[in-house]
Amino acid sequence: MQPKSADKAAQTKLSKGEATRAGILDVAVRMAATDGFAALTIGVLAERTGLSKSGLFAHFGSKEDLQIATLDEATRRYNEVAFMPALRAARGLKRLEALAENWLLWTERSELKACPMMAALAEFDDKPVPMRDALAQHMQRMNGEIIRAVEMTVESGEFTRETDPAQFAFEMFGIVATCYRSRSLFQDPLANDRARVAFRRLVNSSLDEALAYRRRS
Amino acid sequence: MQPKSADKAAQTKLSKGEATRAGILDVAVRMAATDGFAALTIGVLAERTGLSKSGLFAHFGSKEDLQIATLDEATRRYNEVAFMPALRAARGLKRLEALAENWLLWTERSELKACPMMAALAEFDDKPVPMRDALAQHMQRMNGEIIRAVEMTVESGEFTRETDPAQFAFEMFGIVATCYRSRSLFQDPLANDRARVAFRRLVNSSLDEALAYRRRS
DNA sequence: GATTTATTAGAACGACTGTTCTATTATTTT
DNA sequence: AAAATAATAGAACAGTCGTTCTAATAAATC
Repeated sequence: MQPKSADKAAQTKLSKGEATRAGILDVAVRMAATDGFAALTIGVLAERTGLSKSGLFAHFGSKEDLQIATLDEATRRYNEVAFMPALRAARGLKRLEALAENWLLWTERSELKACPMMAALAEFDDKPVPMRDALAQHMQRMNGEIIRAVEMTVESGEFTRETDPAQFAFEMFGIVATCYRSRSLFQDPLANDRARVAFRRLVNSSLDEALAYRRRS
Repeated sequence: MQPKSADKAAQTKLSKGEATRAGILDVAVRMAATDGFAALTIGVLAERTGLSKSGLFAHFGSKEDLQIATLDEATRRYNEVAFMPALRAARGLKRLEALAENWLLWTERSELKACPMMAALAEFDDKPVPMRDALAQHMQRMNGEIIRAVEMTVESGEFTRETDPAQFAFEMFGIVATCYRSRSLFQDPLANDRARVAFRRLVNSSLDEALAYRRRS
């Protein structure tokens, strides 16, 4: 049937199994954000959802599938509350700025204490196999979307032709990631502003000079 | 009979206990870099060092002390092969550039597969208590050192007075961290170069204009 | 309303976790 | 050399991990 979304997706009646699965993933995403994917253990998760271990386990073939499903759900939410809304901004710099801002703020908009994807990045950087590939794939896709947004900003004439989109994406990712780390590790209330300053510097260095002149005034 | 490559600590004869402890920490640092601090389990560590679990355990009061000792050892090595050598460069921009470059390269110079501090950052961002504080302290110190290096670069006249050292450190950290992540997750061979480009952009935006003009030519 | 199917609970498993004992070796000090 | 101390091994502990069974219950289908 329609594999519809968990939250508001009461649009289609979801069977009991799908409903509890969605409930589990909701708890799992929150836990992954707060305590990391390593803390995503079957026992604790069963306890917090009020299910038995085996009852919960039956919804996922293995713990790894559970982790991957949690990561998928997290990226689904990111797309829903951050990426897709940014597409409503006009192509070019506006959209790029919207992508950055939404990226910075999507966790609080989703009522998450931290970013589960950043947590996943931290934990599966190096690790062995299956989850890491899923993660790398998600990240490649996100990176590709940023690159395309930068390319559009070049095509619109706002960025110079010398702009290197992949380099831009690299730096943009670094800014956002550092912001999240700084928030969680140091509880730095300035982190968001620092990230915005950094992003503006990054943008300015790619700006077409005529446009930059106009901005300066 | 000296415990061979327990680093430089062969200066003073170290007792048998100290020697094996150093050997354990050597394995532990390597493991933390490769597999993360979560993989730093007593059983596995005992196996890889050829000790019994209890024999190894006796060297540290608890697993947490072991983890903290491993983190301390990692930062000690960082200081030894990255930070202190950079201090030989002249104060100002030269030193700042040396700090960045050494930071990027210190793991391969230490024959580590990845950066244990970055791994720690990833895993203990949010986590509960004692290890996280030790980590935050180390990071605050490193950050402070970078800030001072930036301040010196302002005082030397190479950076403008408008330069915000804390902001600079924030961005510099982001660049290095992203480089390490990009290396381990994507095995991106361009990561180092991307980091250098980003760092140069960061430097350029703080450069005194007269100096920047001279550089451009 | 009866039957098939999907969903959950409960108990048990082997493996591993960190930790605490006691006992036995090495090493250092006298 | 003997005596005192430090370093290690071995066994056992309670706990948790992921996973696999077998049953019982709920829901969906006929």
